[in-house]
Amino acid sequence: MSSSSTPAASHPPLASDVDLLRLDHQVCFSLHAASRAFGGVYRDALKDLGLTYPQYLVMLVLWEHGPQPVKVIGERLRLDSGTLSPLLKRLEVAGLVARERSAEDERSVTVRLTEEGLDLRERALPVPLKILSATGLSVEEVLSLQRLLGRITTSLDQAH
Amino acid sequence: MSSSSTPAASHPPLASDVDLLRLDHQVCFSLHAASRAFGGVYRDALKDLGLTYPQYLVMLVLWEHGPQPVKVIGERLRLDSGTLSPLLKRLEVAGLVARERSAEDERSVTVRLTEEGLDLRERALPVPLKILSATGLSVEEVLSLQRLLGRITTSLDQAH
DNA sequence: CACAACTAAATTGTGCGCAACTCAATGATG
DNA sequence: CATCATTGAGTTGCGCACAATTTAGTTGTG
Repeated sequence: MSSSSTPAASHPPLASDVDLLRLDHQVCFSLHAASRAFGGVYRDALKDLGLTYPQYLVMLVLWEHGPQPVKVIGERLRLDSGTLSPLLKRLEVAGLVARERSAEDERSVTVRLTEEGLDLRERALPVPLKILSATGLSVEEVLSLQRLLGRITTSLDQAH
Repeated sequence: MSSSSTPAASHPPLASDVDLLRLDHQVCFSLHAASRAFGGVYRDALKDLGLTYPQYLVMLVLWEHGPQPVKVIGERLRLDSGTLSPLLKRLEVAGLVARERSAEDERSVTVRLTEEGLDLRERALPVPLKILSATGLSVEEVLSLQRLLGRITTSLDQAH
């Protein structure tokens, strides 16, 4: 928010606005593109399991932390009920999870894995290595990428 | 499986399957989360312009390269007609672009900016700096992130 | 010339992401 | 105790991503 008291503020270009537009284009595009490229590889790797990429994320959370309310899943994945409700319904229809109202708090719905959902974990074990090798990165590079992305996400979330 | 490793531990621990599942979770999640966090900040920055994030990408391409066929836009952004056709229709309704069939090749549709679309560039100039500062990164870090993401995307696209 | 193969857009259908809203249960306040 | 604000899920609506299909125009081959 710059104070522009003058109507036709002549603003001397810094690194040239055009360059910044280009840089911006490339930053947002490269992240966008990488995210979608991951999506494509996950789609292949998860086809056998009958899972989409976000559904796989939910399953990972359930495999790792066990039964938990929708709210907690949403916090872990930063997804709201508008996304999770229909997604969980699909997982339920697929027979992988069960949902039941909590006894203490009738507003809360606890999501738990079914036998089938638990069993799916075995078949999901080869997935991470497939993805890792598809990236062409070393484990160290992946970890540093993670850290960088984490920093960015934190900053962006604060700005938002 | 590999959980019977000896605690001799003169070497760095190799990732167990469980660790790989966790790592995978974190990698895909952090990229997914970062992409969505960017989306949120762009949403704010572009609200005044009446553009969504992908629409902004299309406008950037048009601002930079001028009139071009849908196919070329798709190649630059790695988007297919299933995404671009309705998106371009919305930009057309908004009065920012015009579409016309090419004379030489009747299959091709050339997209060009309207006066209004060209003028919008001025108002878009502040956006990149807003985004850059929201990331909390230096220009150098952004550039190296871009290179890394580019490498990943290339690898992933080849695997796909 | 006729016909098959190919190409560019558009369309259809499914799922995700998110804002805005509804609804029921809970908690807080007077 | 009655009322109001808050909370957790769910629903609706819009836009994007992508696979699969359709349509129309182009190119290649006999």
